[in-house]
Amino acid sequence: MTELPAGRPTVYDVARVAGVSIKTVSRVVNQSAGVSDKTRQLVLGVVEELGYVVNPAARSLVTGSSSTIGVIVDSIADPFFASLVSVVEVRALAAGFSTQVASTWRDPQRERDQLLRMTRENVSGLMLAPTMGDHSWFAATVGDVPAVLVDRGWPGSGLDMVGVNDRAGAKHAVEQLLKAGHTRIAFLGDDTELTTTEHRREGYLAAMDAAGVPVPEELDRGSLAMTDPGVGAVTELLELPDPPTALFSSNARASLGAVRALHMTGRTDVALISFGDFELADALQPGITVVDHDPALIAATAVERLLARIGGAQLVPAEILLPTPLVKRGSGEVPCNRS
Amino acid sequence: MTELPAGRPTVYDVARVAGVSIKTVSRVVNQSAGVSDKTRQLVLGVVEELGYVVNPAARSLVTGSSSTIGVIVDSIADPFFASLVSVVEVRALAAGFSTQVASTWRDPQRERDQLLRMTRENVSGLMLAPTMGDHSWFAATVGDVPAVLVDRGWPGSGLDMVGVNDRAGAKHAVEQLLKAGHTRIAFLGDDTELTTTEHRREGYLAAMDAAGVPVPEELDRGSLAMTDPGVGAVTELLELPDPPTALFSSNARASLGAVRALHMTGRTDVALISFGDFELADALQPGITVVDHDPALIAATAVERLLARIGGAQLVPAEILLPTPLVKRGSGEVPCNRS
DNA sequence: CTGCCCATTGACAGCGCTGTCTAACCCGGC
DNA sequence: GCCGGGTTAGACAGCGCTGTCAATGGGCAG
Repeated sequence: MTELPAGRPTVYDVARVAGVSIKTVSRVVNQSAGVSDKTRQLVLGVVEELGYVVNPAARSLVTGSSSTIGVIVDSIADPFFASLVSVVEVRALAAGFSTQVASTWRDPQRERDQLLRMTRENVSGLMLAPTMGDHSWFAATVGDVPAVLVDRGWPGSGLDMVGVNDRAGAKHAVEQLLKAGHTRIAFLGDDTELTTTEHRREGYLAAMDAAGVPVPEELDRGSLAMTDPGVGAVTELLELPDPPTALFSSNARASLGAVRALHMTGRTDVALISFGDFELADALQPGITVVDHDPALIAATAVERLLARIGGAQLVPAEILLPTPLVKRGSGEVPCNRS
Repeated sequence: MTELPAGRPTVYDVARVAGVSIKTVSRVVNQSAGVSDKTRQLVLGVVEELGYVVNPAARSLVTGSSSTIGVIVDSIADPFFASLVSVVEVRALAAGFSTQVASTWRDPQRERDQLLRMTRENVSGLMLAPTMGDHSWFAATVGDVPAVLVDRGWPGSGLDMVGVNDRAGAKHAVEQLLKAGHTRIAFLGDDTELTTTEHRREGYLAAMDAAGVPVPEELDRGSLAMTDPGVGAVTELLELPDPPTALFSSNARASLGAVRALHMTGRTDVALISFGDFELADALQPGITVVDHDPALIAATAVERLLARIGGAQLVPAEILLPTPLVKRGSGEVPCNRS
């Protein structure tokens, strides 16, 4: 019986037992050329016998790279990002990369800390949903690690950005509401700082403007308090002397609030279109019409791009905007209930 | 001007510029004792100036530990686990640990692979929602890395397990349905292999038995196909010659399917209680009564336990079962519509 | 003034691995 | 039989850091 080493076996243990040099073990484990079949089989046998696994820390120390992809998003608890991360994880694993996830909670300081942490862990690539803070430090912190932005970017980032055409998607949705006869259409935002919210608001305003419909200030709820996920704002809107007959919600979180407010007061006569799908949107009566903002598609596109860059592909930084089909389920087609 | 090194600065660079030894730099960076205030300030200044950050790979190589907590769950895309992971991440970060997340998709092979990967990355601790496969390999793979199981365990694991009292929670829910006058109460399961599902089924059967109500086979839908998240099963149930007047769904995924099936067919006269809360459960008409299976509470409890173990606390492995209050929202109190 | 002790600092090895460079080996052709 | 060329294997350094242990120096008791 071969004597087993005390702790976890190392290349030295394998080499000793197999009667070869550590370099040969390294070659076999890394599948590099220059090893005869006979030696390879011998070494693989010993590797199996001892249960040897490489120490990624040691490898990373030498190579300066860790076969890890870092993903930094607003919050893993957000269903949109949870879904995105999940797709990235599966694809990355298949490509031989493990995934590190971190949340920023939209805090620029946290974003920077997480990015710094990942950078010093020698991640092979980064996927980031950036905060709205200043990013002038980005290049210095991240260096030349391949990076892809998701959902949004910042001016002059010089990076790939995979997202959707917020403006067009929003415009299309509002046009649908106008087509159903609505003119008093309220806008529900999120954080006004978020460029995505801002672009969707632009789409809203553009559609209204093109239809010649004025937008009274009280219907433009650009920002919602983080503590109030929409319920309060919608309740307020409905209590106006001249309330809106339709709502365009710029994000799923606000939509959930809107649905709560509408359903709890039985006001299903108010039209609603949500930018971003959510669970049960199809089961409500009426079903909620949504602009489909699919995290899986964004993730799949972004991760391919990132893997290509990690693989050394020379790509011109691009802004990749995916389509956002309007999924009509009823709530966006509710006709205007006012003369 | 101090000349900056080419690549990322190392302890050598800092030591050279500060005119001290690398060991002193190491001491300052690690806040270990035995450095005078003057030296400390000097070194910290240089650290700042050069933008030095430790190389975790090198540190991990020496210390054999990586200040990382590994979290392995069914799927990060599952809202329950997404929420759980999110809480762990925040708490771990505050304690100086970064978090690695991985999904098993309930595949024992994947579970083992992920565990092996994390083990060789020298994680400081592990949190695992185990698959239902054999775990005889566990001790050999994981060694003495502190580990805490969440949501479920396996017999003789000898590990901490943080979950809920599935049997009692389910029994309580079914008693509520019985109290509302229902006798034809269907059970919606998930995977029959899952011990959580099985325990909840036991609670269901126990409540029925205690009330002297027989459970016809056709109402006991222990397992649902992964591809059918409940809609099909519930539709079938409602088309029975003698359909159930109430449903007890053992998990949120099945509940979503049940809600879809009920709302799309307008059958809100059927009572429903869900084991596990979900988004919009409160906004539906009627609101969905749930057994509150709170991921945040489980996560918080489990991570504290794990951090204590990592900190060297000597604890007797325990099964910690958290309470599952019944949140009455209406759907569980719908009276029986049959004579 | 001398010696001793403690506080502070440094020299050095080595964690496990891979890159570079050299050595050994086997083959066929002259 | 000897040499050249290609293939396979090994020796060795060093990635950046921390643990061990030794050295240095300043203050205070004797």
